[in-house]
Amino acid sequence: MSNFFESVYEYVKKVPEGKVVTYGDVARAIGSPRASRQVGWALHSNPQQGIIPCHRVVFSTGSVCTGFAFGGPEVQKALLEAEGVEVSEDFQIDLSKYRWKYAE
DNA sequence: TATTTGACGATTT
DNA sequence: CAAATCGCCAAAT
Repeated sequence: MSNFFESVYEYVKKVPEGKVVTYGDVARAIGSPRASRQVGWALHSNPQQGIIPCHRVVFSTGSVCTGFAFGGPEVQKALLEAEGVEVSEDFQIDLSKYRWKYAE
């Protein structure tokens, strides 16, 4: 919408369960394909903590945000698996299958 | 108002 | 093929 952050939240919140998106994808979706870092920053700020499924946002490499997750990489892995996303033991996700594309 | 930092990504060495 | 470096955009100080 008006702000960069809000656009990020809107997009992330629209991600369906069982699917994940990369920071780059979100950045590109909102109009700033090079602002992948700000996407992460927007989630870091997390003004709407609780309604933003940050655990569905992963790196372009398919790795989840291990190391700085909200409660721990184990929790994130559990959350993703609970939604139907297959997470490897190394916290990697098959983007070829779970990479969500803007489509109703 | 200017400088530094920062949940990343892609490219080059 | 793996590691290191550069580049991008916006917010925080």
